[in-house]
Amino acid sequence: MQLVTSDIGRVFNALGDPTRRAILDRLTLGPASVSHLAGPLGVTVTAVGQHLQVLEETGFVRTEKLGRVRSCRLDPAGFRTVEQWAADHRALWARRLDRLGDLMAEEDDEA
Amino acid sequence: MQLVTSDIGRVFNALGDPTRRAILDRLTLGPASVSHLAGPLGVTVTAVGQHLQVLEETGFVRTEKLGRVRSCRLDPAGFRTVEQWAADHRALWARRLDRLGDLMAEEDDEA
DNA sequence: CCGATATTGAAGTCTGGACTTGACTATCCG
DNA sequence: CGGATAGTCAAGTCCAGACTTCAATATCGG
Repeated sequence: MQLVTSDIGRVFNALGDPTRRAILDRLTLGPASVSHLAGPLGVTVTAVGQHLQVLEETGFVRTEKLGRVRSCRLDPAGFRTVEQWAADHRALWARRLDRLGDLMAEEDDEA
Repeated sequence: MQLVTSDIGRVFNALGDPTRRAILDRLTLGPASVSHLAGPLGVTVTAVGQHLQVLEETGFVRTEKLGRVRSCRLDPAGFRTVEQWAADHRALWARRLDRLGDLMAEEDDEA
């Protein structure tokens, strides 16, 4: 289930959708079934199922089917991916940000 | 330019696009003009201009037009928004994640 | 077994967003 | 001035992806 760097886009896309964020928010209150998730969201259970698939693939949700009910809960993996990205980029961005003075003068390495 | 919580979706969407991430990556090497950004990306300057607009609105890039050249550089605001989101959610997710044992038994608060 | 209940699958619709083209404006410089 | 150079604007194309509906498929509880 290990996600590689190129999948970071998928992770951010997952978080970009409001319905998916709503699902995650709901899950912070505790596990829920597909239909329990669908109710308050005003979308069909089918739609929720589709969202759950991408949330699962990106490591935000883990689900388990018990009988006819699929129980969904948060998975820390996706969250960690985001924190990892932030950690990896913090230094990179910081190095740039304290050079705000000399903006120009570094354009000469271009074609 | 202060972004509110509901704009977090726009921020994640901005990072969800590979071309936009490539632009940001390039900018970690130093400021660049619109055409310098477009070249290696294999897209038109028009497309880059459009991406720059969303990156600017979401606080990832700051641009300044000098003469006929628009110079683009990283803006820390967007990055901070992401870190803020992570910080705000860490506790929320953590509370859930150490309860992995008793998954069920919290479903009874539903309708 | 029967009728709910819970979810899944396959299709199809529809809109947003990523890109393009082509025309236009503003600068630069010789 | 006049021809490059840099970017911007207005439209239009195109496709992914967020939803839906409708028809299965399990499971549960009598």
